[in-house]
Amino acid sequence: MEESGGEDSVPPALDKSRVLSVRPLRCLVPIFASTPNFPSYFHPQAAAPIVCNPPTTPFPAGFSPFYPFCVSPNSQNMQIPPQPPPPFGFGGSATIPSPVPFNVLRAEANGDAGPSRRSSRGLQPLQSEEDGSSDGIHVTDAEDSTRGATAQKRRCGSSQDMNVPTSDVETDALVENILESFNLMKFDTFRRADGDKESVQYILLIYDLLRRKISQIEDSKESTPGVTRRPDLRAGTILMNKGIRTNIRKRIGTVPGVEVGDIFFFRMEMCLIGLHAPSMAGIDYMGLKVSQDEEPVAVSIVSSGGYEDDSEDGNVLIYSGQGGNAYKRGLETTDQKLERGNLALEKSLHRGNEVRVIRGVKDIANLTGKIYVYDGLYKIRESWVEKGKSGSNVFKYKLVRISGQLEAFTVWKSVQQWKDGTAARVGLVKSDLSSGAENIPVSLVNDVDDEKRPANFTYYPTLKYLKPVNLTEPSTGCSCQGGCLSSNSNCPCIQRNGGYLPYTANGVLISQTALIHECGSSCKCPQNCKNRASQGGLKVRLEVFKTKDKGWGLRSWDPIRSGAFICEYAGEVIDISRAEELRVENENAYVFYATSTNQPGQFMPGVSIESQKNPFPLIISATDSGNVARFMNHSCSPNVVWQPVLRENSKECDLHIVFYAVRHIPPMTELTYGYGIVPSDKAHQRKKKCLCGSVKCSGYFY
DNA sequence: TGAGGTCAGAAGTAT
DNA sequence: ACTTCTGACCTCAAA
Repeated sequence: MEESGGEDSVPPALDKSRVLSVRPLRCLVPIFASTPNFPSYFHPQAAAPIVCNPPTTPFPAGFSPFYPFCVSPNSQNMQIPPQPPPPFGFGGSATIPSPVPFNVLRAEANGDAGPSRRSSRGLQPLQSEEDGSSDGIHVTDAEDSTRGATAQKRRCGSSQDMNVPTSDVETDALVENILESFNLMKFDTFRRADGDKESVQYILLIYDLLRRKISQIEDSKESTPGVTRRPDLRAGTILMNKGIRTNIRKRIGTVPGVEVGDIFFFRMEMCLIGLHAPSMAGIDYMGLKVSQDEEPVAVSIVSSGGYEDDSEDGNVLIYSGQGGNAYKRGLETTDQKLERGNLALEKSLHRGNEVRVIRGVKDIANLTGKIYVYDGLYKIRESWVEKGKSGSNVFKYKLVRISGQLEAFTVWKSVQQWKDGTAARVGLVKSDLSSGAENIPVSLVNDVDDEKRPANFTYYPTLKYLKPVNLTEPSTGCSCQGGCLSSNSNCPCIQRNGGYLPYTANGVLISQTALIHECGSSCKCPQNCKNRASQGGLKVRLEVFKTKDKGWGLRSWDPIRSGAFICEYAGEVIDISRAEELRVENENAYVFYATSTNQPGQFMPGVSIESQKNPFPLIISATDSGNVARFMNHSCSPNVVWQPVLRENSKECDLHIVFYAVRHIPPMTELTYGYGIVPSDKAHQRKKKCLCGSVKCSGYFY
């Protein structure tokens, strides 16, 4: 096309551009009312008492456990406690405040704002962003968000209009719990608009938790035909309204706390952490001041397959402009106009500014789902107009990735090639370490040195009880023919989990608890029952690999979403004396102590960081036989946690130690968990230097 | 089983 | 008020 933008000529297309209204695209400055103290959350020593949740709590046991404890919600002007509680915890029954219906908040938000309402919105732009202090989450008062108020009003109103049951008491209590836990941490100072890794992870954590919980509640209700449930949007809106977000100020280039390669499962996640602000649109842009004028420049784009985008190789992207009904199949298309995002991209081409690129990939694990991969910074090299398939004009932009960044999307491409056999995995020692014991092969890879394999052991995919373990109480399974459903309150398995299914519809753990009750051999439900998420073997393609300095480690070829099942800890169940023997024989014996749930640095809400007696303590030796789990290294900032899971079995104890992801884990990222404290007098002698490299590293582990 | 259609909906921009 | 396109759900044909 003649219109192609050359490097030294302004393309004629630009002439079409209208005079821009030059106003800052973002002039609203949020008020920083309060702020959570998340760092405490990550400190293993930030101990908080833990209480199991008896059935008499004000909340159903399935979702009360999110809330800290010990501090009355009324003690707003509390002082910083010596050891501040983590934002979430396995709720203490006696200390959980009564839930305040969310409606109350809505009423407040409708205008009768209390003294905390700020009228200075829009004033002092940028100032508070720069002179704030350290961390980066915004917590604005609900009253501050007038837009939020209208959104809530609208939601409230519309649900009444549509005659959808408004008894959202559960959801309200849920939100209230989270809110309260934020209020509890109002003792921190102001923040600026820039996030950091912790705040980003923290927000994503809360988002996913809230989303899963809303999903859990929705699942437990009778489904209303025709009503599309969007827990992703619900959770997103709530956090937006509460100001639980970061990196609000738009920026060109890197976003603090977000790394190249990070993955997301919902567009809302990227909104909340400031990676890509529009909840749906593919092009994010901002006004940039140039001398007197201001012009729009693109800051980030999402390439998700809605348009006829094309990727020549992993480092080049041909991106289509927006508009023109190109994405609405069946609808009449029109020529795209050089306005909004398209204009911003055009300007960015000429300014030469960096544009963040987020690539949407199909999620193989969740048929309908999509995964968004942050692929780092690109520059726009050229643009042109071409006729789309429908015959209308479409803008095209060629983006080239800036070199020197961490690999991201290309990793996905490589994995795909290893899988379909078009490329060989470099350093492959053995194609299936499990020799067929797992339903998915487990690769053994060493591209670091010439060590051929780990010390000898027998691959065994599950737990071996050398002697039978008695059940404390006899139990009976369910008889849910088509699989257990949250809406079936008669199902004994659901009841044992506090009235809710512990997993979402796509098999994601909702939150940690002292014990998950899965269906088992004494249940009549089928193998694909939702309450058997940890059964049926591996779901992701794992690889045991030689690390640079920590011996062998474990990672996954596939992306793993937060809460997803990874594997169980296999081996022989032994007693403490045998464990001691083993460790005397070999300091590096593979012994797993599932005796307390102390997992330093773990931060999946629902369980206290405090050491807690496991209701069914187990010690497992994977020295002679075990599975992939034995290769998982320790980290003080782990991406995996373990969780006891009891499968219904009327004859014998069928307890398993199961690993779940605590956050979204991109492909080829090492999987780690917190090893915890070993119950032994000699433990301190066996302290090992920790090499996890985390900022939160305590320096050693056992 | 999977591809394609349907549609209410959110944040941000523009008017 | 408009723009943008998501993500859950629904439908129907193909395997």
